Amino acid sequence: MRPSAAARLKPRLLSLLHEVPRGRVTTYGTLAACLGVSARLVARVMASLSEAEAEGAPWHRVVGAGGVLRTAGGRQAERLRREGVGVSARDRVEGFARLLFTPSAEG
DNA sequence: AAAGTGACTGACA
DNA sequence: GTGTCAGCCACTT
Repeated sequence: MRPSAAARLKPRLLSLLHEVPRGRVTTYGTLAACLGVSARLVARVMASLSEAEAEGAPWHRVVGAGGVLRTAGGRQAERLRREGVGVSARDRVEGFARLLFTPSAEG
């Protein structure tokens, strides 16, 4: 059977995610543009990651447009700060423009 | 089938 | 800076 678009996108997204170096961040829209899908779909895939997948991928380096953390729980800010990325109390990545990383389209 | 919802984004007031 | 709207796509009820 044909897997859903999200399931099809998952491995590709995870692969792209590994291109984001430690201490840098990227956005849903940026990844979406590289993959040729909508940012919404990228978000859906991220939200559907299993525990194991989340452990093996730097999902915390993906933030919303403008450097705003859109994740629930606040675990992302903790992980980012641990690798040197400053996050304000308002869930904003400090120096976002400077830290933004744009992976090259795979293929 | 229809409506509601969400780890999104860009534009506008 | 905040609030609202429209476009987006898959999943759930």
